Amino acid sequence: MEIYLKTISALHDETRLLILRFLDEHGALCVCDLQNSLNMIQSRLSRHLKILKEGGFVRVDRQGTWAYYSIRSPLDKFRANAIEEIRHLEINLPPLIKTEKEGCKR
Amino acid sequence: MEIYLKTISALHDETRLLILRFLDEHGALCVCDLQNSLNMIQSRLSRHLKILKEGGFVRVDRQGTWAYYSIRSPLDKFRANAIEEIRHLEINLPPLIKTEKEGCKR
DNA sequence: TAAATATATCAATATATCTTGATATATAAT
DNA sequence: ATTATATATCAAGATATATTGATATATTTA
Repeated sequence: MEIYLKTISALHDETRLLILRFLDEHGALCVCDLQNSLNMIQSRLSRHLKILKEGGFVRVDRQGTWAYYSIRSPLDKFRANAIEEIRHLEINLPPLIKTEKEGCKR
Repeated sequence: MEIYLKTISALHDETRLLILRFLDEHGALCVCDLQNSLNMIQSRLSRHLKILKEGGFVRVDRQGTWAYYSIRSPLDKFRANAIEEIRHLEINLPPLIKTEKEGCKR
């Protein structure tokens, strides 16, 4: 039950739906790329990414200083179905701003 | 998007999960049966049933004074999947107390 | 029409969640 | 070691949602 509610909670916020769709569209991205692309302050992103992770939707790969977030794969039926559903929503995806590393400068 | 969030909101509350499972188990029930079985005051039930209805999970059939709520059928893939998921949760279902009509007395 | 019962909504309070700015931790480069 | 950058967490205020008791509306029966 607790896991279920965490999964649902993760889907219960427009900010997180945007992040999910963005990762769904662009694959693995580090927090600073999400920051620049989605125009969110870092603490806000970090919080939502944690909730998405605990909800079982995303994974993190640390590479040195950077944390690369991406949608987990394979996903169970319920979560995969949720991602599929989100794809059909009208979510305005801003362009990806991918900073060259070694100078991400937040 | 708005409909999607309403759907998710509906699933984001333990009281509503209990109501959904109970209807899933017993079929159509009037509010007063739910009241007696689930031991909830009427205004609380009414509120949650409205949210479940707006979330696309249940339908109402009015028969005179009584409003019979049941799970909608057919459900789309996403909602059907959600119901299926809820079935696997550990939810303690109290026994059904079905009052004889013509004397429901609340 | 009046009385009784079923259901819906409102207002107040309590609880949870989101956002932001500040601070903490970790890694890399000099 | 020191400095700079990336990410995580904390605390405070703002916003949303849940619960309850009171009230409103609707239907049935006498």
